[in-house]
Amino acid sequence: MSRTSVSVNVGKATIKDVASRAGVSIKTVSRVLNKEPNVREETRNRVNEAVEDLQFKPNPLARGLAGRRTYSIGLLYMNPHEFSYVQKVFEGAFAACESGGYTLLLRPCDDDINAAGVRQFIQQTQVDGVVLLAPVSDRVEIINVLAELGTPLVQMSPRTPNPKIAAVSPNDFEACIMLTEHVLSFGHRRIGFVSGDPEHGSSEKRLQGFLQCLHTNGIAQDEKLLTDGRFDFESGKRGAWRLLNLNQRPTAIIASNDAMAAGAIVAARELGLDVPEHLSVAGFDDTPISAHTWPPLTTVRQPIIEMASYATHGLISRITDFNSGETHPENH
Amino acid sequence: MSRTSVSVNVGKATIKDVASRAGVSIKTVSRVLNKEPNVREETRNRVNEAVEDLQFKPNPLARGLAGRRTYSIGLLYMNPHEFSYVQKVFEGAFAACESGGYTLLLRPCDDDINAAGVRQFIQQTQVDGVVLLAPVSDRVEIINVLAELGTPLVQMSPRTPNPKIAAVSPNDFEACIMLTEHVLSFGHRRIGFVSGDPEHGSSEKRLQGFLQCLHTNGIAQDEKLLTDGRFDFESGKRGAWRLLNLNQRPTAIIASNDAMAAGAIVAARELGLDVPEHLSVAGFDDTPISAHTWPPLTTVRQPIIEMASYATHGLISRITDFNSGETHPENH
DNA sequence: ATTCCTGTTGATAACGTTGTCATCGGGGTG
DNA sequence: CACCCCGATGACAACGTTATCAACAGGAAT
Repeated sequence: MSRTSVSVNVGKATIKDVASRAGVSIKTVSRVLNKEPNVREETRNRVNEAVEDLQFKPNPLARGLAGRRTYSIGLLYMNPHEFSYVQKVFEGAFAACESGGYTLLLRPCDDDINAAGVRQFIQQTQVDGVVLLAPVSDRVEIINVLAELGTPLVQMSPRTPNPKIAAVSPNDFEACIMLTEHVLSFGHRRIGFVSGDPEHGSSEKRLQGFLQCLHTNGIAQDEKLLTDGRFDFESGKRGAWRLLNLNQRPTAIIASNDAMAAGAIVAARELGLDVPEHLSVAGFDDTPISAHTWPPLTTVRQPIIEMASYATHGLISRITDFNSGETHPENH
Repeated sequence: MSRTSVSVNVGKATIKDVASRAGVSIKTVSRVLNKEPNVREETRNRVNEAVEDLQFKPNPLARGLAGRRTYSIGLLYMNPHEFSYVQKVFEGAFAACESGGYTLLLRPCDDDINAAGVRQFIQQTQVDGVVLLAPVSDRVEIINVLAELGTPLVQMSPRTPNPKIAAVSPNDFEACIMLTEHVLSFGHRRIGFVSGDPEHGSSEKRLQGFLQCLHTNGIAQDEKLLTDGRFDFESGKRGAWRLLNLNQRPTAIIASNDAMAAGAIVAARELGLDVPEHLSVAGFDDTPISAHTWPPLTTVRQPIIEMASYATHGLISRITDFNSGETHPENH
């Protein structure tokens, strides 16, 4: 054990090494690390120098054990029909975590999303908070477990926002109105609509936006032109198939997301219809798929990454504020 | 603080509670938890009962701190052109982790994959090991950092397997031979080939398989029929565009993955060629995209999920064996 | 009987942080 | 001058495990 070894043993330094190098107690180092108040400017500098010299990184495990927090947050999602939504959320959430010094843990909740599984995840990982993706964000059992465990959370696109729970939602209603307006502007009057997975709150809102837009434009609503999907390619194809087999078939189809729109295109092809000559297809840009179809889809861009980043940031600062505790004149 | 509260405070039990309930020392509980040998059968049962009764879950932070391991492993990947490859790997790796009681941490390495970033990740998260996805698995700097930190690792699809490093690779060479054989069986003799991202080792192997198969079947190799791509839709489209503008254009195109194959289909459409009447297109099933094109692609299924699961399992058991050290006659 | 294993078991010291509380020195205040 | 308050600091316990090593019991070998 040659302590005299010249090689620096990078990253192996502990808070004690920093303390003795800076000539202070470990507690003071801890204060500096956590940006606590009541440390003299000069002392703070000395500590920071020592930290720099030793390339000291606090051990997150020890931190978590002593401080009851892990600097990690969880992302709960359902095994999706369309993974790219999750991918985007992950991208945004990861960016937010990284900038906040947090670690992101992904937790797929297969169809068996039960309270027990989530409880175990929280207890095993000790995450400081969780981000709930739709449709997990609507599971009452899960919300309850989190409340019981006192785990801070934020919902993405919940069906019905709960004033007590932080949530971030896209404006599906407005977005779908815009998309519908766009389709109408090409002169279409018989428009089919394939709605999304009823588990997602977004599905209904998009449908409502569609109907509202028809109404505004004085177009009679035809129940036959509405059909269900589940946000995946296959269901979009089936839905479009149904619509295209109507006596009076639509001249345009709006699908609640791009995967289904891609399915609609294939359905049209199978029925010998040309797109866009015989049928226009539009979707929502949850996915990169819109660029991969022929012809390219008309889509409304959804700022998923930004939303996820925003939500995660909010969650982290809530956790931080809560732990530091006091009178922050800031809001939120 | 009514300790007399009847509610069990589920999950808050510590190893001490278990110990006193079972009438043994905490060390013995620890032994049982870690399946260490030399505990009498009856004692073991008693402890297990207590664990069950108290719904005891060991605190991973304390475990990690005391035992120098975190029961978590990292997944290093590059921000991909085609995310579904990563998704599948994640799925397999997660399954393996879960069954082994491990937590999986994802770490995107954007184009700035530098040694420093990886070092920080390892030090911050203290993962017990890492899985390297192609093309990260070929970055020497990263391998070196991991070696220096003593972090066990496993490579997915490395370009050149290093006998000292565990790796899992698909048989790209064989698979591409099969795919080419299949295309040949339809009578095609002029086949274009769009190769993949040169960063991935798989790209070259697939190309070699293609050439080998042509050779075996006595078909002259034509350099003009070979072009480059980068595994994404756009590059596939551009590559196909080049091939289809040849004086003697191919009657079939094999793309090194499905995203590029999808691009090839679109290119053909843009040039007024019908698929599959004027052109056959085949790809590799890295992605679900093959089902989303029209017509559906001919693809070779790549067992990515299984490979990832296998690789991760191997990594975990290597870590476990290393830590327990000795002669375990048991497997698993 | 004595000695030496060997399988079980427990006391207690780590692990590297944060939390609690005590201490020390001024600078107002009465 | 005596008092109190407050900013700055440190000693030490606590967090919940695993690691180390000693102790003990009983059987085999001498």
